[in-house]
Amino acid sequence: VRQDPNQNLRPSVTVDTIVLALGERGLEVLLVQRRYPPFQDMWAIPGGFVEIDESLDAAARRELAEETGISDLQATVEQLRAFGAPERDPRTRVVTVAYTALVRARDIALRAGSDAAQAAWFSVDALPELAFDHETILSCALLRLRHQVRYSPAIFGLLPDTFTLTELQNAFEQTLGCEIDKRNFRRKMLATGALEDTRDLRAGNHRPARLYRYRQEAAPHLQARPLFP
Amino acid sequence: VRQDPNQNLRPSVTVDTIVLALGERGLEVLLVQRRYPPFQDMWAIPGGFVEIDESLDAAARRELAEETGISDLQATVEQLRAFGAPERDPRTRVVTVAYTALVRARDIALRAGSDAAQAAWFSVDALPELAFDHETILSCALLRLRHQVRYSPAIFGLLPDTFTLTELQNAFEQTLGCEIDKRNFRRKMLATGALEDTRDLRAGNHRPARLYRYRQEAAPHLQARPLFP
DNA sequence: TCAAAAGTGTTCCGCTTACACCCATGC
DNA sequence: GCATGGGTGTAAGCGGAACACTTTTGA
Repeated sequence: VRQDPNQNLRPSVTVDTIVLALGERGLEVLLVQRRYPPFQDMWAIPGGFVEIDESLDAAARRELAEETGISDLQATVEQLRAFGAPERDPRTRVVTVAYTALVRARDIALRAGSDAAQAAWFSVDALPELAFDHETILSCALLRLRHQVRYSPAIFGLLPDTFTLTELQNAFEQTLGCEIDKRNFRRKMLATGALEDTRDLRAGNHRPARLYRYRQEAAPHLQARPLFP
Repeated sequence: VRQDPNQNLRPSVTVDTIVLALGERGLEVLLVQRRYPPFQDMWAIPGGFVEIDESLDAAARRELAEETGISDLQATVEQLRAFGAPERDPRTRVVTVAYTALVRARDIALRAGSDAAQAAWFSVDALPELAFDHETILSCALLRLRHQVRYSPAIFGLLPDTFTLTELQNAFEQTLGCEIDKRNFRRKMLATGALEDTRDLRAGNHRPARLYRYRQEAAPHLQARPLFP
């Protein structure tokens, strides 16, 4: 850490947040449509500049709230990594710190921010062309999510407080993109001790299902071995 | 990505590189002693400012070479994550992007940079007090290394081009901090198909040992299941 | 010939996998 | 009463863990 270079030579620093949730079309990502050039009208990951006295985490949460209306209480926000190729923004040098936000319930009132015409959910399997290097960033986020889901309790960030075993299994299948045997899944999942039986039932059109809750204390046990190798 | 804030309100951006290698005292980290305040005379992770037209990766490799004399051909350089708490540098707002560099051979001529009085290797189990938030950054790097070593071919970044099975086992034991059964290790390791028998032997004071080389093509196979769950 | 490190097989157990039927409810 | 999703058990095989002795070399 030597001389501070000339003030004019500092890159701008932004945060971009990849917002992921489970929707009707499987794993979905929230994108905003750009109002102004460059990449006008194209879809992009929501984000914005970091204020001078604000931590990166705080900036990510603030921008998420401003651009989409999602509060950090509804989401699991985590840093992904920084992206800083010199030509990634055609206007000027911008280093961005990417975040992921896993959203528990998808029924959130989205609101468009000042520079985004609108926000919308897209299936990760049917993405539009994205602005800047946002496709790279999104790929990186999905890669990490698929890893985290297997080796950590990340999956619970995509589910509401209580959920049925079938919902949990669907969450795994949709994020990992594979099928899981129902009986093996239930036995293994319950054996981890990560689930608490709420003794409640989810009524529906058919036989009601037991509702479970994730036991936070179980986090260390889950990290020991991957759930689905 | 809205208005670019005033130029004066931009954070400085630095890269800091955690250089790790296997030495006589197990896993060791390269630190530099600070010449000037703040934290004068304390030890710190080597790093410096990112140039305006330089990618983050390039900055990390450049600083590594400048401050320690290690070329990126001798090391596996990878981004860790960004650290950006507003008060992490008492002088001004600095966002740093941390990198890890795994060094293959420890017999490298270290040279001190302009602002570092000297550079030296420290066992990760006997660290001095570190400047800034560098202890946090280092913990984060070690945590990730221990993870990567189990789920990726990262361990080979800490070994020379050819190595014996015992050296490979020691590398695992020293980074993971646990003992591994020799016979099980050899059987399992050879079964991965990740090693190529060079047909050479390492002569020593005792029975010579076969030398192996890591087969790059085997990377996907290694990622499927952790080597040491 | 001795010290030191290299190298080698087998057994047991637990976990994973594959697989098919009955149950409870709403309509 | 039927359609729909919820819920359950068992047998076979693979992979992981535990464990001790022989071999080769240099000094």
